[in-house]
Amino acid sequence: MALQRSQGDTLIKILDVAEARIRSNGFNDFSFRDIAADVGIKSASVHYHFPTKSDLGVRVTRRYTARFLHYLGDPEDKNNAPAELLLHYINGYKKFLIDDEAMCLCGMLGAELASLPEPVREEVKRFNEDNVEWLKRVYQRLNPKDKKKKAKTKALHLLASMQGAMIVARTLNEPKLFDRISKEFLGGAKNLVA
Amino acid sequence: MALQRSQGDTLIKILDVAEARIRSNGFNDFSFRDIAADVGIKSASVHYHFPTKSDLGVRVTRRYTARFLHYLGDPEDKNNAPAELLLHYINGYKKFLIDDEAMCLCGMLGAELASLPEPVREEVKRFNEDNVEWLKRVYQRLNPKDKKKKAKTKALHLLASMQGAMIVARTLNEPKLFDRISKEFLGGAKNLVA
DNA sequence: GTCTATAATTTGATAGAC
DNA sequence: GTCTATCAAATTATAGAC
Repeated sequence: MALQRSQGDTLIKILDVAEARIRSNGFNDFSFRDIAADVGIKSASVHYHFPTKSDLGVRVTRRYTARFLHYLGDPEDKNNAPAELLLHYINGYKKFLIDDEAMCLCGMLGAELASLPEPVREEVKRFNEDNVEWLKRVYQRLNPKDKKKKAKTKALHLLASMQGAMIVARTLNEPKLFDRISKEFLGGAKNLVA
Repeated sequence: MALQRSQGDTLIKILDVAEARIRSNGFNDFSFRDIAADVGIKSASVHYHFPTKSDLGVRVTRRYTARFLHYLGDPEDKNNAPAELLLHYINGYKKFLIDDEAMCLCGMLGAELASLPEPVREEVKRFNEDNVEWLKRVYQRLNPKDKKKKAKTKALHLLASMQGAMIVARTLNEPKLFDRISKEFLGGAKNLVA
């Protein structure tokens, strides 16, 4: 009763390999034939599941955002101190880079933004907005005296530092630099103190 | 004596439009025909000046790096306080984003790194190394008591913050966020104090 | 759902005339 | 140096058989 592939299996495999390809080489460097070869089917079958490349990009990005938000959890969870949640956030990116040996999908797509289909652009923007909102809430718990704008500014800075750190670490071919940069962020900034 | 085009003119125009296209849409989203159309020639003429796309990418990146290093100037110049030089550095990226309405060439190429021709990858790495070296010297002047590794870590963090801030600001479609993030970097970090 | 076959376009690159 | 002409390969996408 489980020796044959379940129905949604191919679709998920396509999402998996598309995500992997975008995260390593970007949106403009893979074709439906590449995806098909990775999955072990033909490109026409990929089009059956995702009519256009834009559709595929949208679905990959949505799934990625949902997964990351699920990983992050509730920013107001009383069982987790805000300082711990910031470490938790940074650790999410670290997992992206070290465990997956790939970039953050939405950092990659953010760089390519101008060349993306409009529907994909919207999803990338959404990821960033959701990240800023989550971090803003954590910073508001961490520094209740701060104004909302200050909390959002800190959120933007952390998000930017993560995206930039991944690019710089990979360009210099030293993944460990990501750790060094993120620790400098935590130590150098007054986030965890003031 | 100047009514007709000088000899190197076309080559420079090609570099200009290639740089603009890479900085807005990346390396994998333009063709030699695009470049030719921008300059007002045919694609075969572009190949005369740059045999391959890799050659063009290398030359664009080298010119960009040289220009940025020239803009930065001497990190040990006694006429400029180190704190001023950090502002000068940040202002360079601000010019990229606001004046040119484009990304940093090497931030863009850094994201695309895995899909680039190897010779272009090397030039992008070089840009990052040169930036880190320049910033490291400035930080050593700013905090002479710091160890070299600490100065390099701060350099990496500033470089990463700039690259990330450009991506985030553009993705959220608010160029002014770049300013907000860079000011948070300066204020939040103890760079200019300790 | 997956396949073969193919259309229509674009790509990086070259040969050779002017 | 720039052009026309062209190539071989790759691209997104569709039609229709199984």
